[in-house]
Amino acid sequence: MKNRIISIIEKALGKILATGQMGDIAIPAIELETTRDPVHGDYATNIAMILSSRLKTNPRQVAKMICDQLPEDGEVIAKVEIAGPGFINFFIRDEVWHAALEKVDREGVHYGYSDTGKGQRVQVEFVSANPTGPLHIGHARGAVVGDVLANILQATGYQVSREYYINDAGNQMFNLGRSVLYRYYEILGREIVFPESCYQGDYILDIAREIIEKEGRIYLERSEDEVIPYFTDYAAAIILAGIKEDLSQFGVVFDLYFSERALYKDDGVAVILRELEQEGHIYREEGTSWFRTTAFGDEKDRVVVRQNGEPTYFAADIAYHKNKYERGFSWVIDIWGADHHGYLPRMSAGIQALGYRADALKIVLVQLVSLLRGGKPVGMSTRSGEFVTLREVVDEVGKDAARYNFLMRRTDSPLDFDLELAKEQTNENPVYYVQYAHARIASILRLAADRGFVVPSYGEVNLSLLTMPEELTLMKALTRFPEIVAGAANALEPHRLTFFLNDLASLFHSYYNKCKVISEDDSLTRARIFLMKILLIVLKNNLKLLGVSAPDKM
RNA sequence: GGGCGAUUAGCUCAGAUGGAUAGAGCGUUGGCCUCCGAAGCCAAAGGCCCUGGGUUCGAGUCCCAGAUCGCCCA
Repeated sequence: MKNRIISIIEKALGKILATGQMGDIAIPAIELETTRDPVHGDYATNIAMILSSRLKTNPRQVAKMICDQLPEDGEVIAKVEIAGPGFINFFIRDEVWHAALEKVDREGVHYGYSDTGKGQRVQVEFVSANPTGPLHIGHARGAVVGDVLANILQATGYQVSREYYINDAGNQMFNLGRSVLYRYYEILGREIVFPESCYQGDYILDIAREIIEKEGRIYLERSEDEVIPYFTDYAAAIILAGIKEDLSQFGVVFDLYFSERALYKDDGVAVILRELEQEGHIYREEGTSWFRTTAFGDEKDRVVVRQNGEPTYFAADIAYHKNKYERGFSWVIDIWGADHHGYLPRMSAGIQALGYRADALKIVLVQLVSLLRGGKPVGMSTRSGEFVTLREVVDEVGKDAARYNFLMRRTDSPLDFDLELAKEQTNENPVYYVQYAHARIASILRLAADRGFVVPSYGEVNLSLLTMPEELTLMKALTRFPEIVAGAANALEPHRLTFFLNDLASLFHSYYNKCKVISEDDSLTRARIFLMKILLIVLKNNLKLLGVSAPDKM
C-alpha cells in the first residue's frame, strides 16, 4: 500500500523535473508516514517541505505543483489535500481497505508472517542460568523475551534456533557440589559449620537426602576432593532437569542445551586461544594471557588465562561464540541481564578478532525485575535461598499473566512485577483485557452460529455495508499487523506486539459497545461476522507470537 | 573517578526512520446493562516531555553541557 503511493509520488516528481520547473535537483527518498489523526488522511508525506528548503521556495507552492501532477484515476486514492505547513495528505478509498481483508482471510494463521529473513539461520541464546539452583523471577523475563523474539523472527522468515548455554565448568559448580556434600555430612550426623559461601536453599538438602537414600553413607569415608565432582554432577543433573521442567511449564522450550564443558573437550578452548595468539590478538605478560580487545574498541585488554593457568569465562565465551558461527548461524542474538552490559564491548571485540562482523552478534539487554507483593518488595538472593522461583510465580499467577506482564515494557526498562496484581482477574490486569476481547468475539460467533449464520469468506460478503467509522478504523488497524511484526523483529522489541494487541482490543471493545454484530439485517450481519472473523485471526496470531493463550471462553 | 541506561499526567509507562492539537492503563469525578459476555464502554479533569544551549522549515525524538536516579567497572 505504502509503496504504491510512494511510486505515484515519484512519477509525479519525475514529470515536474522533466518540465524543468524545479531546476536540476536530485529527488530525495520519499517518506510516507501513517497519520495519527484521520483528519490528515491515511498517509502523509513531507516531501514538499524538504524540496522547498532546498529550492528556497514556499512549501505549499511545491506541494501544489506535485498535486497537480498526481493522476486522477481514483483507483487507490480518494482525495489529496495540502495541509499545514506543506504536508500532502492522502485519503485512501474505502474499497482498498476492504480488499486488504482478503489477504487476512486467505492467509489465516499465517497472516502477519513474512519472508524478510529469507531463511537465514539465527540463533537466540537466552536464560543460560548456572545449574546451581532453580530459576527465579529474574530469569523469567529473559526467558519470555528470548522466546518471543525467537517467535517473531521465525514469523519474519528466519530459521531460528533457541539455545541455553550451561555454565557447568566453573568454580560455582564446585561450590554447588561442596554445598550438597556438607549437607550430606550434616544429615548423617557429622558436625560441620555450613559455610556462608555455600548455597543455602532447601533444594540442596533435598538433593543430599536423595543421595543418602540411594547410596547411603559410603561418601563419608572418602576425601572431599575425591567426592565433590560426583556430588556436583549429581546435583547439576537434578537441578537442570528441574529448570527444563519449569521452563516448559512457562511455555519455553529450547532446541539445544549447550554445555560449557563441551568446549574444553579435546583442549578446544586452548586451541582457539593459540590460534588467536598466532594472529596477534593475544599476548602474555608475567604468565597471564591477555586478549587485545582494545584493538576493537574495548576500554582495556582482558585476561583470558590467569597466572594459575585457568582460562577465564571470557575465554570460554569466545570459544562458544566461534562454535556458534561455525555451526552456520549468520546471526547470533544473546539475551543478557542488563547488569552484564559491561561485558558487551569485550564480547564484540572477541567475535571481531575471530573475523566476524560486529553486527553478526546482537546483544539484547534485559533490565532488572523488582518483585512485589501488594506493592511491597519481596527480597531475593540465590545464595541465602530467599527467592521466589519461576515455578512459584507460574503456579501462582499462571503462565499467560506472567508472560504478558513481562512483555508490557521495553526490555531495557526496569519492570515491577506485582504478584497480587498479576493474579487478579480484574481490569487492573491487561492480559485479561486482551483475552476478554478474544473470548467475546468467539462468543458472538457462537451466537451467530446458533442463529444459523455460517462464518463467511471474503467473496461472500458485501463489505461496503460496513460504513461506521469504527469499522473502517478497525480494518486499517488489522492491515497494519504485518508491519508491526516486521518492526518488532527489526528492532528486536517484543513489547510492540503487546501494545498493538492492546490497541486492537480497545478498538474492538469500543465498537462492540456501539453497535451489534448480529442484527435483523442479514447481509449487514454477515459482513460484520466476517470482520469479527478477521479480527479474531489477528488477535489469535498475535497472542500466539507472545505465547499467550487465546481463550474462546473465560 | 570512568562507562552504560534512564528522566513524559498524581502513580506505572508507550511514543517506529525528526512532523500537524502529546498517548494509554491505574487513580479521581460523572454517566452507560429489559439489548450479541459490565473482565466492557463513554465523558471530564490532569503536562515548562528534568534544566540550559545547539542543529533546521519543524525537536519529547538528533548533538553538547549540567542535574538527579539506577546499574557496571576500578
